[in-house]
Amino acid sequence: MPELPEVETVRRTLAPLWVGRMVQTVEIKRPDFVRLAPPGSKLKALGKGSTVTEILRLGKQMAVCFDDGRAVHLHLGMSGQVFVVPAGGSPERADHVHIRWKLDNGSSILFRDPRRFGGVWAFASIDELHRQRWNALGPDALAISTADLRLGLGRSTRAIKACLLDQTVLAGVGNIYADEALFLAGLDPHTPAADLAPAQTRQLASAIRSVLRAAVAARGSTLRDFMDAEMRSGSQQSRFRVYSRAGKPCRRCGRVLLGSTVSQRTTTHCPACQPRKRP
DNA sequence: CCTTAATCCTGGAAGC
DNA sequence: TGCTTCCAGGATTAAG
Repeated sequence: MPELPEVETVRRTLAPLWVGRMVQTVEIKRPDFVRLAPPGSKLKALGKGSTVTEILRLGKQMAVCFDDGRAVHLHLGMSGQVFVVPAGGSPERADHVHIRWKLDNGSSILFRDPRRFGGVWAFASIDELHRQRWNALGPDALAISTADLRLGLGRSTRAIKACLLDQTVLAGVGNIYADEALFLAGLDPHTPAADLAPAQTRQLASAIRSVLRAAVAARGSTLRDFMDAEMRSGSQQSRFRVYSRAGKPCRRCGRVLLGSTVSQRTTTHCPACQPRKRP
């Protein structure tokens, strides 16, 4: 479920609870949830005996960095949750917990993911993490510049929404915030990217930044199961202007919002506020 | 290049 | 109540 604002919310709530703490033990309940580490070395690769120095984020991806140089890449997929269980406490949900890090203060970090589209990748260094994963991603969407967006779109004829969902174009936008940003920019999601006028690309970059900033400020959106590292929900879902509102009136003009499909993803837009470009 | 469909999974909601 | 079907915040792969 998580897009950039939700992952950033997890990062911000997780960092104060994990950074500076030493991992005493790692419990791997589902070995196939961990990739790129020789089976015997997995516990050490996942941080056993090491102290967390920082937690990074690029787009929807997180990385936990350790004082021995290792980096563990976390991807939440559709249903992933990473949260803390305080010393002496017990998790609200213990099913589908695939990994548990026990820290030197008695607390635990749990990675829970019912659908298992997420996962954990262990790397020997941050360089290796970049080479194998993060270098393939576009610039972070939270600060996307007009120039970088224009570069990412190139002369592509794909629907603009398909481009926004493409993590190699820019990293962090998913189905919710793609619809929201296109509404704010006044663009039909089906518009071929190459048809955008320079001013429209500028408006779109600005819309992406402001939609994501607002969602981060609201601590993300909880549709069903998103929770931050302290098991609190986000609140941005109550402010959606188009996402999941097909058939309902536009909050700006009152027209009925249209549902469609782009890149096999449910899409909603306002035919009046987001007109198809004149041929 | 582009698009579509299928795939990996579980579980909640809607329909009958 | 119970059973079936569809749908979901993501991302990759193969096929056309």
